[in-house]
Amino acid sequence: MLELKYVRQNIDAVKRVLIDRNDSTDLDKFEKSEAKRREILVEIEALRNSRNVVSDEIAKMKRQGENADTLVSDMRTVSAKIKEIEKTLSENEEIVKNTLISIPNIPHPSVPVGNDESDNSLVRQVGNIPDFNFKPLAHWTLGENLKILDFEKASKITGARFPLYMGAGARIERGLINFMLDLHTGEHGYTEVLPPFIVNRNSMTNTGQLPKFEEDLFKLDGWDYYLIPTAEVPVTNILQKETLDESTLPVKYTACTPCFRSEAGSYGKDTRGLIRQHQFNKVELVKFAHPDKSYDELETLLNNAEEVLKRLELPYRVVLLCTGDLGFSAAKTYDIEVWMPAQGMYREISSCSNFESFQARRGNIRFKSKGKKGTELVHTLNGSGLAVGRTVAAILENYQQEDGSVVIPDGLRPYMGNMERIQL
RNA sequence: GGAGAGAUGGCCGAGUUGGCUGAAGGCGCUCGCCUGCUAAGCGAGUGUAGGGCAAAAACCUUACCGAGAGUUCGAAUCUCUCUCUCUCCGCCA
Repeated sequence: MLELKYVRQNIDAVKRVLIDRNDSTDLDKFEKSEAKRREILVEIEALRNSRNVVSDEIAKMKRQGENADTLVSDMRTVSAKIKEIEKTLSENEEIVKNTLISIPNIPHPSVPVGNDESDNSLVRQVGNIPDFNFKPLAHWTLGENLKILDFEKASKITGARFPLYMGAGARIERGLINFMLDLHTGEHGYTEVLPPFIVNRNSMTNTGQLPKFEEDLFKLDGWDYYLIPTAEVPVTNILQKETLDESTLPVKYTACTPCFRSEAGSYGKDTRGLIRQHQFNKVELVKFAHPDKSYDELETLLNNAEEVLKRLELPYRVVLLCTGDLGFSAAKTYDIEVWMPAQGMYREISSCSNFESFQARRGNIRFKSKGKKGTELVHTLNGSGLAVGRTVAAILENYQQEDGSVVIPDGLRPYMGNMERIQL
């Protein structure tokens, strides 16, 4: 959420942002209601003030045994008047609040203006695309042939878009999780956390999934609880309503959780394989940073995520998302895309964002500096480090051999009981 | 699921015959003084959000004692609803 005062004072800039982001939020109605709201506020505060002052007077008179009936009846009128105006006030407040919560974050100046992913800019390309002297198979074919992935059985258990890993498939998923968490905790300085996978409405609102993107979420029937679409939600909310000491910044958490997404509106997209599932595991990196340092922290967060791919020796590229492709809460986002040989294209495997104070304002996450009065909002950041299912898919496709077996990347072998190869 | 207790500032903790309590007292923190150093001591200050006000300071003002609604001239205090926490019993991985 942006600051109300900022939006009011920079209304044209905000309107431009909405255009850049293809967002149709109506700010004209907002402007009118905000003006009305302030007008009424002045009036109502004057009335409340006189009520407070006179009520004190009544108290004094009563204590001295004087008759205060006139004043009491005057105030009865004033209170009725207040109640009446309060209704108009809250109507306008409602409009202001609802609009404010629907306005996306302001993109950082370094973010290219653009319409969609074709306007994203390439930051770097790392690793060599493998050269196959045979036609590489899709990971779902490899996985089914090797009997380590079984989508048919998974659909019996639940339905479409759920994974079932068997044998070495389950093992590689688990090995990757441990590999990633060990890297981030042991070498990158993150603290491992294991949060709830179900969160309440407030937490979802703080990180920006609600109220606008309810249709992307799984909601528990009869509860105001949701399955998390990413660990970002519970982990960022660990510190909601807290005031940190500046010296503790940046706070760095990592967590592996399942992620649940309804994938509404993506019917027919990536129907096969591990790329787009209703449930998948993801190792997430979350930072709470000082505003002056948050863009440096974004770069190191990105590097921390890239390190996973480097150690697995998977080719990838980093792209900077343009305004039109940027997520609702983010001010700047890098996507890491891994090479998928069978599809002959790069696919997103991580998304690293700086949300600046957008989430912190909603969640009320602050810090206090020594010797400075008051508190400031922290900047929140997060990124995948990495999406585990997609990493499995990338390993299967990039490390496949002509005989249909898959070589385990060197860096992962210690986590696989030194297994060198998955074969029938 | 049954029975009970509770929720007050950064923290602890008073305040429930409604009014002078934005909130005693303590701790912590900040600044100053004092002291070879440390510890202690002394003095002052120390919530958040909004509006007046475009902006810095100052000033004025409103709201906030778990959330929401109500009673009242006036609510931390009374009434109702909800949420959460704790204790005991039952059930359970």
